[in-house]
Amino acid sequence: MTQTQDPNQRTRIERYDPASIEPRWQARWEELGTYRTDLTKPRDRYYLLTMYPYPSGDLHIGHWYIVTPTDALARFRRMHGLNVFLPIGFDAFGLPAENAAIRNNINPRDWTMSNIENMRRQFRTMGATFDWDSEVVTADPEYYRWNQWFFLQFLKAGLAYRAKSAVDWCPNDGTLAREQVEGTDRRCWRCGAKVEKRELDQWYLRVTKYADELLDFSEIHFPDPVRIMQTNWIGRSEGGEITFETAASGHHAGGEELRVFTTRPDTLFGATFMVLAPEHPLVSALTAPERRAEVTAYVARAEAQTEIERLSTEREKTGVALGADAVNPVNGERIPIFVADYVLGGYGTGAIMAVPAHDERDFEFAQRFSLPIRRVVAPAGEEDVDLAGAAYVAHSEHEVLVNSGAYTGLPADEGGRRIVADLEARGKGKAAVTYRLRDWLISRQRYWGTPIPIIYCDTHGAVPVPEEDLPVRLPDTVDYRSSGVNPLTRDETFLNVPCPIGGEPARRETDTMDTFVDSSWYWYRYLSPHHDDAPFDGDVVEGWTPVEQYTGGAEHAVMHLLYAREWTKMMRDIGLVQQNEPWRRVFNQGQILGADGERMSKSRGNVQDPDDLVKKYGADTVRLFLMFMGPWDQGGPWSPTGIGGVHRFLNRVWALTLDPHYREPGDPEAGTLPDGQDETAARAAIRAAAHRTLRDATADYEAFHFNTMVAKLMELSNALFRYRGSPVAGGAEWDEAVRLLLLMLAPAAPHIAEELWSRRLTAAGETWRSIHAERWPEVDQSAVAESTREVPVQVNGKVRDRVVVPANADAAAIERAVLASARIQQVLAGRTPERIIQAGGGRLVNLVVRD
RNA sequence: GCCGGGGUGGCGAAACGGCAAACGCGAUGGUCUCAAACACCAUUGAGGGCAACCUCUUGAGGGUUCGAUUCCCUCCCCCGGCACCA
Repeated sequence: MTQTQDPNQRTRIERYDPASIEPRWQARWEELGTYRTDLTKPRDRYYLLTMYPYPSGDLHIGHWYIVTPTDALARFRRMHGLNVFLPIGFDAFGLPAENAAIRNNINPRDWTMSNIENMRRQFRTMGATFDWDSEVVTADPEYYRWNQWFFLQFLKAGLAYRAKSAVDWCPNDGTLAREQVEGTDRRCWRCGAKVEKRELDQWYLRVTKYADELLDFSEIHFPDPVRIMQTNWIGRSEGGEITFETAASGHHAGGEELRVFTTRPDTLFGATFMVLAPEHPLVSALTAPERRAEVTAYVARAEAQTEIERLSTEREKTGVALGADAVNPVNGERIPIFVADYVLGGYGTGAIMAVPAHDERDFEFAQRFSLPIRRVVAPAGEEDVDLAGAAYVAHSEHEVLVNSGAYTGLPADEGGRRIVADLEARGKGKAAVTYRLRDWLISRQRYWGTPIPIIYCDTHGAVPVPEEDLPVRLPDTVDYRSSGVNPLTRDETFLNVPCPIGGEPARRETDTMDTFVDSSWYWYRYLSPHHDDAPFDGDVVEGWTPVEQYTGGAEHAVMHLLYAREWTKMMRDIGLVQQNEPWRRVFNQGQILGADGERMSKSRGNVQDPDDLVKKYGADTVRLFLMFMGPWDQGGPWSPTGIGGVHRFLNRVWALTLDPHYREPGDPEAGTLPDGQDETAARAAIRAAAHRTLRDATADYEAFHFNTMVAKLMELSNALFRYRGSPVAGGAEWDEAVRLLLLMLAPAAPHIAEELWSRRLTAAGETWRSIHAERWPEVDQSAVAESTREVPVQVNGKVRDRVVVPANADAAAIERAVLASARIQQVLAGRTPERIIQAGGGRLVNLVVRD
């Protein structure tokens, strides 16, 4: 097989050889420092941020998919005269390094750093305009010391606290992540042991404080789905908190308060039982002796379930009666108390009043356990209609209360408000709001993360490490002993320290921080990565942030994008920044999946390496292909099918630029003008095509529609190809079209554009100037304008003809032209149109006729 | 299960409620070549017709509309997220 075929061997020019062009320009750009941003000058700033990668080892095609269109945007903005800052770094802490370390007995830091070294090298082959002077590596003590510093400030400000929380625990490997728990019987991925729950003291950030503020998106532009997902994640519910009391029984004195949260206080008279979460603190006290065995077993089973399983509405409801009753505060009725796993301990008060007539879950439960179902809300006028075997949950304006004592007959909403107000007067209830959002648990029982700067002293309790002692460094030597248990818990030199207050022997916190902490502020650090008396230089940060545009994978739509917003608000509240939001605009691309349609990962073995493609076609082709494949926000399974077409396009641009006069021997019409076109018309057609392409491609760049942008450049090159070798090829209009084509191509395929640009300059005897420093061209509206246009004509919605009218024809003129069409008269067959609809100002005409 | 996104030719896809399938791949035929590759030109949703043209077609089924890939309802399938993967 011959490898050195020349696609242009018949032409008189040298062939397009990306392998020789790309490294040369990459070296040149670096040498000139083109992409180092002067951060002292925030004028015309454009901070473009892309999500930094986890250093898993190799850059795969997914990294290219995230980065290269972002780089095209950076170059596009620079061509608009903006001072663009495009930094990059590495999200260097996390589980995979520990897994590699345990498996292969290597140091997580060595593993991570050598991966970073490799990825830096691979990044350079993209031709991306990263400012490497600003690089940040989160595993560097220079970075993570500020995580510790932030934590101490948040602690001082009352934004951090310690509380108990359950983790999935393996007796051999310690705390497990969700992905490390396998199978429906929940076993440890490493050793197969049965996973249990264990309650640990852990650190939280009080982000629920910001729940309402986080629902305000007025200063941040998210794609609609992200805004909706975050809103649902925060999950604000308004309703009432109602206090029930336990009734006295043989085993229980009664009088304990059971507080419930409900969004439907209007249905209080329909409460026919109560349900406690298995985690509820009163479960044990309320359980009757004869029920204890069953309740204990049920609570244990519930612990083994994931929250996702417990919340499934499809699963059959389970639960156990405690053998105790509660008293409904509104009517004194005694109702039985159950424990059931569909009620969660962490939401609301961990207890609900169950109203089976008006809640589907309660309805199912009531049916299962043959509990009474009492309807208390009905559409006005249908008070007597029977419940047809289902819960009536619809909520509309025109409902009234029924079976609700003194409140019967009131509109439901008003009745609910009155019930709450009356209960409040008796100290038995109040209006309340709850959120699905929980405080941020940042403790991780792992080695490879930021150590939490706390020292535990028997005398003084949890003592913050003094700021001047930061960073608390991770020890460099680490002994995993083939186990997932955090090795810091066995590292005596790390553990043993004197108490900062009294000097007594004390022990360090061994938990480290969630890596979402690292990723919650890294773009501020990029602006002054070596600043060493604060996390960042405040002046530079105020000059350059909020980030203008953030790009990254849609899989981060909620967690990362929400944690970072929370972090920014916490920083603001301790006086570090002025801004409310970290970024102005966010765009989420879709995810590139492996060829098997699954998420790319080393363990699945479906990771796609771009290096071979880059070697074969060049970085420009790979970049352009990734943009051309489909809409950027969509992603999808990876397939290199079709990359040859993009490469062919670049070859055609090459040929158009360097050899306009060549006549293709394979084209019978080569060198001629299209039928019916004279030279003047041909020149006008070339200009029109070029400027229309400029108009449309510019809009596509702005909207991140890179796939159609590339398609439009292809169309322009196809149009020019038609004129190649003809009398108008190489003329002024041709030359302008090629110039525009190269400028439009420059952000996406920077090397070939630079190469062809420099050759044009040389040919014209001008001094070299980078195409990437050129200004984005202006559309010449006069070139784009058309004198006539074609109007599709439908009869009953089916296109039957097209008529050509002057571009400025009015509605009456269009109608005359339409009715004058012989074809249309034939289709009408003597019938008179009942209606004539001109859509979009005469862009299309539809004649409606009756048969 | 819940929240969000998607489903259009053989394939990747395009289409402010207004000409479905732009652009590209693949395929077929051709030009060039001793030949092949490369390159170039043409055709290419399905069905019918000698043709002009006609009929059908955007996951399935309903609805709104003069007109629906686009809006609404029900359902099916795929992808992302669900708080210790990042």
